[in-house]
Amino acid sequence: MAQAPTMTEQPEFPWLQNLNEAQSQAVLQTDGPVLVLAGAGTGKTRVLTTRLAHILMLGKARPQELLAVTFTNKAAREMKERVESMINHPTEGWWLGTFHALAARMLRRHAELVGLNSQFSILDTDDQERLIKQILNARSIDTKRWTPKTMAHLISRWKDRGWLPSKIPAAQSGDFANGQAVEIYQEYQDRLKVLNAVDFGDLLLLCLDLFSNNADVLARYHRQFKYILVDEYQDTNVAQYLWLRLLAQGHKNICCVGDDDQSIYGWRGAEVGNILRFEKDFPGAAVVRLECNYRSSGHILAAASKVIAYNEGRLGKELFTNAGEGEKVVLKSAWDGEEEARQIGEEIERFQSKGTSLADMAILVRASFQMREFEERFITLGIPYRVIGGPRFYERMEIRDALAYLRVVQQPDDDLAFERIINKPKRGIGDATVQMLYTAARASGRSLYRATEALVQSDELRPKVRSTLSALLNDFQRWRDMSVATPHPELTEILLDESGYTTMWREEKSPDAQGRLENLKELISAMGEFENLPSFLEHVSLVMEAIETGGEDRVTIMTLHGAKGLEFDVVFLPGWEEGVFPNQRALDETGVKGLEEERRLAYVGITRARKHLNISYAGRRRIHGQYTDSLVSRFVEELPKEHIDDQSSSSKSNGSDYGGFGFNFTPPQDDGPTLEKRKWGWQSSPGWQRAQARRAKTIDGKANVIPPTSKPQAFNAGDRVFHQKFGYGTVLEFEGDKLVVGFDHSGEKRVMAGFVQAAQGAS
DNA sequence: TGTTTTTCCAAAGCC
DNA sequence: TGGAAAAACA
Repeated sequence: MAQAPTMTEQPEFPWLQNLNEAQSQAVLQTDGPVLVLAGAGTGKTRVLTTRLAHILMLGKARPQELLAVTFTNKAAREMKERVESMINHPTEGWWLGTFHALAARMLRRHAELVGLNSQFSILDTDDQERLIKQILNARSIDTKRWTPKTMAHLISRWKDRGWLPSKIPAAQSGDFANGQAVEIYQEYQDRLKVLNAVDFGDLLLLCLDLFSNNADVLARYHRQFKYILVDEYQDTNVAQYLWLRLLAQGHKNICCVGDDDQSIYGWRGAEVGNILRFEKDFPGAAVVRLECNYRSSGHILAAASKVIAYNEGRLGKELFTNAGEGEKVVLKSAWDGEEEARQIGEEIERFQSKGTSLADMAILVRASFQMREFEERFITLGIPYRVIGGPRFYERMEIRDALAYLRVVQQPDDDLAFERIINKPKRGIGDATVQMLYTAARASGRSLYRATEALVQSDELRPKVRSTLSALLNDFQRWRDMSVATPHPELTEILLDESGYTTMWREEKSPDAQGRLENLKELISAMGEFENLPSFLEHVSLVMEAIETGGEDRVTIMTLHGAKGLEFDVVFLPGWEEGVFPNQRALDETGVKGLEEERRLAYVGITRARKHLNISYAGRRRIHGQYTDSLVSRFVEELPKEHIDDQSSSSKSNGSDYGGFGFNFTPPQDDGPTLEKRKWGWQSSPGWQRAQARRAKTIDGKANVIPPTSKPQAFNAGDRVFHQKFGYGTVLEFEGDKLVVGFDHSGEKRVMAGFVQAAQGAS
């Protein structure tokens, strides 16, 4: 990274010599509340680490008196490494981590004060939804109309705001299941207590509860934390804010670093208001602005600044660079999503041949469905790529199963884990039995595991089921006894073997079974790095990251959200179309607020690029299997023309207006699949296309386009026809616009002629 | 209880 | 389109 031209003279603090004036100020202002507004690429991380090192070097605090909060575990790890290399000494004992990790640490220490056992499990969203689903079912709520997902989301948002069930304002109670939401929330919390489990939101919420009911505990942390440092402050939610405010009441030395223009997590409860209100919340706060950008060239920065200027209610910050103008931002258009992928693929090859390594290039999309198009193209071209944000290692089925076994060993009351594996591998315990166990558990107020223990003692179960369950419980007890003395990786191996879990996959002949077994091996080897089982499980709950695979030279494909904090020489931003970006749902749900967040996302995307930025849009795109015509994104209009190299088709023709229907697409001129595509384009009815797609596939397994019938067709008895719902059949009778068809698989039906197509090439 | 077919639905993703 | 969950079926 290039260095600032103006450096502060600080001979007594040599570690400041690489900082510019604003950066130094952010480091030197150690005491009292400080807000550091750090624009994109202004050396924020450097400031953070130097500040921590500075405090340690001056002996203002010992490591254990520091509380440093980061947004991700990765950021925490990097910060630790950088501080250690700066002070040239390993650091132990400081409180560094994400909000959740730190809160979990506190909660385990004082678990009994909030009605938990310190071994509590941390449930992920999947467990959460399953638990909620059980509650909804028990209340006979239609889970189609009122989905567990919606309810889980509602609860999360309440927790983000720091609301326990008793604290929810009547106006906010929502209309979920006709006003039962708060009751469901309460029941959910009660169930969690029985399971000795918490969800992510609880980690913060229960900490707040702990502090407000136990002044002595809070006072202890007040004494302990002399300096508090918070990164990505613009993405904190209310609960996190309250947590910080409580802890900062001690020494009042809190430094928050963030950028209101990069707040992109409003949809999961983040409050931009926290950063906007900082000076009011912490009276006497010093505000430092970092505005010198060391990352992007002039044109790119100008584009970013112009776009973000359309937002209102900003703290205001003007980035500048001394790096020169560089290249203009390239704007391109494509006939459809496929062509866009083709163009970008070619562009990447061009950059590569000019010497840019693939690892320095990235494609940043708004939503993950946009990724497939690029993957397919890159496979064809043979360009190595990596997708970031796919299914994570710890979210894979086999890993979750293995972890569920461990959770039951560790914590028998964890019903969700027990239910997950009770019939995995198949033991002959079906839905009916599980339901019965649940009924018994609920009736006796016990956990599933304990209820099962009681039931196998009785003779209410069928003998076969009874002996199976009894054997399973014995196994668990044996593994539990073993766990005291056996190293946990070994225990896991034994457990997976003896339970028949590995055998199950070994005998499974599906192509991915082998991979699953390998993942299990990987899991066991990963466990070795942890001291004991509880610390490993904690790691898994809080650090759901995939294991890094090599540093090969690959293009990165990721979402804009995932790209925050990263930078690349060459960045592609495809899909700048209304509805895709800005995302329609964001607009529908939160209106202007949503639009502004989308715009911040555009700002984040643009500022990821160092040297070259390529923005593009397509005239039509397949979304969920259906072609949809699209309009150019309004963000394209907001780009400053003087900084743009406009190579889009709308600029080549008459008008220079991007807006409205000012599209002027020309279908690609090359032959081959294009012809087919154009035909697709002429048929606008999605239903028709859907039917055709299904039909073509059924015929010979690949896209096989059949010209549309222009008018209602006449049929004769004996004709082969296709119906979207009933499939293939033979016409038996034909009268007016009604047909009687003998369908191959659905039997004889009376259908409208308009709903069937003549089957092509059929016998 | 286990397997196949049908239906439904689709953001972003931190911990 | 494609994956997951529910429903229908064996």
